[in-house]
Amino acid sequence: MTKHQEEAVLSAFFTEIGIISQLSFKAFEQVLPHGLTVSQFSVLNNLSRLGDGKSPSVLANAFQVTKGAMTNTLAKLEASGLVEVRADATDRRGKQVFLTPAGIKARTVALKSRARLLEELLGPFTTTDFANATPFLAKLRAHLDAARD
Amino acid sequence: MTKHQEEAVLSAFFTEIGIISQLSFKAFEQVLPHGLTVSQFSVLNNLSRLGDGKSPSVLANAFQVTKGAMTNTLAKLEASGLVEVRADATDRRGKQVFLTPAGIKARTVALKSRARLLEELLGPFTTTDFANATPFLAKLRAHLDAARD
DNA sequence: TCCTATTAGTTTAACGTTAAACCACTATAG
DNA sequence: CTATAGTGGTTTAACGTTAAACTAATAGGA
Repeated sequence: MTKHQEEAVLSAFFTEIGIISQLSFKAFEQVLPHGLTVSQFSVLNNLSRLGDGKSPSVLANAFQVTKGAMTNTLAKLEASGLVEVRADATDRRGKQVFLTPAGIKARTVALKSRARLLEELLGPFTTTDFANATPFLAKLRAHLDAARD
Repeated sequence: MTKHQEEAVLSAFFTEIGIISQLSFKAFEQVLPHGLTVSQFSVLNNLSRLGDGKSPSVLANAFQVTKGAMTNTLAKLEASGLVEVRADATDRRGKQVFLTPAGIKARTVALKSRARLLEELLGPFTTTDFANATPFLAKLRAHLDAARD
């Protein structure tokens, strides 16, 4: 295989990745209830799965987003009553983010929408197809993550 | 496999896709010369590979971007002299976009940067790994594209 | 041929993001 | 103890994008 062909293979791979990412992201966004953003849902989901009480900067780190961006999405979540932001008692610079009952409910509803969407996206494929594809992607993701300066 | 497990498989797959897309996009952007944007490079590349003289709306369609966005990126490309936008002689509403020599050169340079980057992203994997992963992704992309309302 | 619908492209406001400056507070070294 | 460096969070301007309104020009049917 020539250098040029190898390059074409890699290029095609990343092109497909980019398009799939964009299409599935948009599809998810359209299905999300209450004008919830994907970022907002991600925060709700993280707090629910991994426990709330986290600080904004920890969340910003987890999602590889700037602190300013996190300030923004937390403000939106707080404005819609899905999250409560309290001052950190032990460090007066810090804050802690907690889920409200409404936030928990919104996440549950969003999760159902996502399940329906995923079923739809499944299309002519089987779960096994996706399961087979994932390990390589996970390894690649880990490599890219590590190679990031 | 339970419904819940199936959902987790799909969810994991799309999560990896999203992260890989984001990381590789950013890596590419950082490597692009002359403050070129990925969108701008994509236009240059398209015009070079598939022929120039296309209209803005054809380009907007090709990249699944609004006409307004294309107006913007073409304006940038024109301002940096990489592209020439001429009135369409046969349809006074339309325009046609042509590569300038500088545009061709910028694309060539960007292509070299991309080649270096791809080599770096290859990491511990082989070209075959990517070649094996691509067909499923291509089929999935086609499905998502078709299922898009 | 004219009227209406459609198409090409631009413009505007809004959005979510980044990068960088900034403030308040905490940690650390001397 | 104090000075300095570092950290948590907000704010601002800029960017690229979308959606929608708008202008100009063409196409198609009565």
